[in-house]
Amino acid sequence: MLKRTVTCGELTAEDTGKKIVLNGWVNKRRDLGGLIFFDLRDRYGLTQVVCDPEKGKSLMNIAHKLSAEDVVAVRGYVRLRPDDAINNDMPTGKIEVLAEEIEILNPAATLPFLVTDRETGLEDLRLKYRYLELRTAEIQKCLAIRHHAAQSVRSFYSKNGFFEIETPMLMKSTPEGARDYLVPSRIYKGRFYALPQSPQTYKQLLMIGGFDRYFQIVKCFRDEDLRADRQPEFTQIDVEMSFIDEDDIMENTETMLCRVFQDVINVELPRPFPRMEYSDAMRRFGSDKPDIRFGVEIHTLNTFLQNCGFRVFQSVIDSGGSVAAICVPGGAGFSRKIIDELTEQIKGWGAKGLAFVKITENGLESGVSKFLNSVEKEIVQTVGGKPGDIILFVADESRVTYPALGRLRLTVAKRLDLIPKRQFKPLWVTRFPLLEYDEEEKRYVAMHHPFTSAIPEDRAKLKTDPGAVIARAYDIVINGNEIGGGSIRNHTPEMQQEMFDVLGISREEARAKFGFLLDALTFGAPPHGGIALGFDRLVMLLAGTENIRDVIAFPKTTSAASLMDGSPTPVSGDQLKELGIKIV
RNA sequence: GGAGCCGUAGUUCAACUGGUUAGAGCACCGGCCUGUCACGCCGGAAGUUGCGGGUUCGAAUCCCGUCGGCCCCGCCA
Repeated sequence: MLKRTVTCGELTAEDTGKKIVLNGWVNKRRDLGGLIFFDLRDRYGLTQVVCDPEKGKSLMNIAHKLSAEDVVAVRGYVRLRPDDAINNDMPTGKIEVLAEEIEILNPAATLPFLVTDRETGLEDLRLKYRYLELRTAEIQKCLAIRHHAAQSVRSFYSKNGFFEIETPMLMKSTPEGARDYLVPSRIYKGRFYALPQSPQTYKQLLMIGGFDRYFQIVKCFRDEDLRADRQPEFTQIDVEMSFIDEDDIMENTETMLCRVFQDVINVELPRPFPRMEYSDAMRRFGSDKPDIRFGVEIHTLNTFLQNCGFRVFQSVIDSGGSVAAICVPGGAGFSRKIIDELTEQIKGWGAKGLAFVKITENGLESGVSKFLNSVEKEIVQTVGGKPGDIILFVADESRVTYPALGRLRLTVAKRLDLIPKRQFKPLWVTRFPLLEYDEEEKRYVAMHHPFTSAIPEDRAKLKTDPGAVIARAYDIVINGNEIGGGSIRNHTPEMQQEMFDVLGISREEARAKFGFLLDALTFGAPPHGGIALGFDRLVMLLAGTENIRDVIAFPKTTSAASLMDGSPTPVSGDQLKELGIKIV
């Protein structure tokens, strides 16, 4: 074959006259009867090739046959385009290659969708022919960003003394947390490995093993239901350090993220990242991952509405709940229909209803405004309202009111386009509760994971008031996306045992499931902690996409299937027999 | 586990209230065209209306079931 001497993205006017060979895919052919133009594409760009009848009949016969996505080699020379044919939309638009020989390396069948226009195929079709979608400019860009991000992360940690150490993919299944993907053992019939939900225990063991700065870009697996930003297998930037505290991890992670944003998209993140305690995040934003690119904060109004005479508010306050509100700039224009839609949505989030008042030049306006007469000024002032705004109230138990308003805040902000684009606002959320009560299981479960330590002053409360214990945990949030989270771990067997106790894990079970870790903690485990960042989500932010499948070369559907190869598939009876497995 | 939206030519969509031979753009095939770059013009081929059942004189359309995709809730330490 004719092997390329240059790529399709690099020729410029300075190369005029050079004899070259290009390899690539036919992006688009334009047959003018005499002259035939086509654009040749590879990962590096697009170059126009022109075929002139003066170069011979056989050349024109081949050029005539070309169609989209044929793989070809073109030998020819570079020449300037005529002035009136320069294409300023193309980086190579000043030149073209006059073909002298075209070799069709492999013709393409009729395509299920156009590689030049991703929208010509619905997503299931694009996933079936993923290798074609990989040729699209969008996916090429996303995977380039992913590559650069990975390299930036690696070089940052490596330069800072971190070792990249691989941990097993076949590990022990553990209780707590997500459902495991299981792998049957042939040698030990009836026993199973699990694929890691994260390398959590291994990285702690690496600390105990003396590798005091570790990182890894690593696949993790969780068998849970999926979302637009969740895949069954995903990638984490996993980090652990010894002899450190929260500030060290946060400082180090900030530096890393700044480096990556700088390297990959040339964006400077504002340092230091602001920090917010979990309780404030919930009260002000109704979320543990607030999007702080815009305001519309939640305001608690109990004190003003205690005696307002509106029964709905009154009874909620009397029973210990919260009445809170957001003030939506420009929301006074909301029609009855929009407000009804918002009400429906908020009911779906567990709230009983939505009250509203519009702020006009003449005061408050709506069905409930008459109850607010005496406190009108205070309320408007508290929520920061001005004429043209709408105040949306939710009254319910606090655990309903704030999250509902938090979601409402995001919904109306999207609707009114209040969220600044191409802006990055990182935020640390700190002082999470260590535990939350699981109503179904009737026990406390770890909010982060069972290896997270309590702040020292709360340690005694583990036995008396577990729900009030604050964890040494922190999440990094960017633009309302949880990008990562971590904690300072329990590094003594006593601390870890206390945690297992409060989780209701018996001594026997703790020994059976985590005996190796408890043992390891007895042999001089250093104080340690770390963080894990969702690499796919980070790349989504860098690439500006809402869909995790855009940043993964071979993603699965929201039902965890691969449409390209059809996995998961049944396996043969022989395979099952060898594993000692029977399908029920 | 639950809710919503979607499934018609290779593909993206259309087809009124259930009614003639299921249409159009792009792609594909053929013809014409020497400066195109969304090339243009003329012509052609292309359909198990996801699948199964039901209602009806008649179903892409209505009903039931099922499969698949997307999105959301639960879930995801």
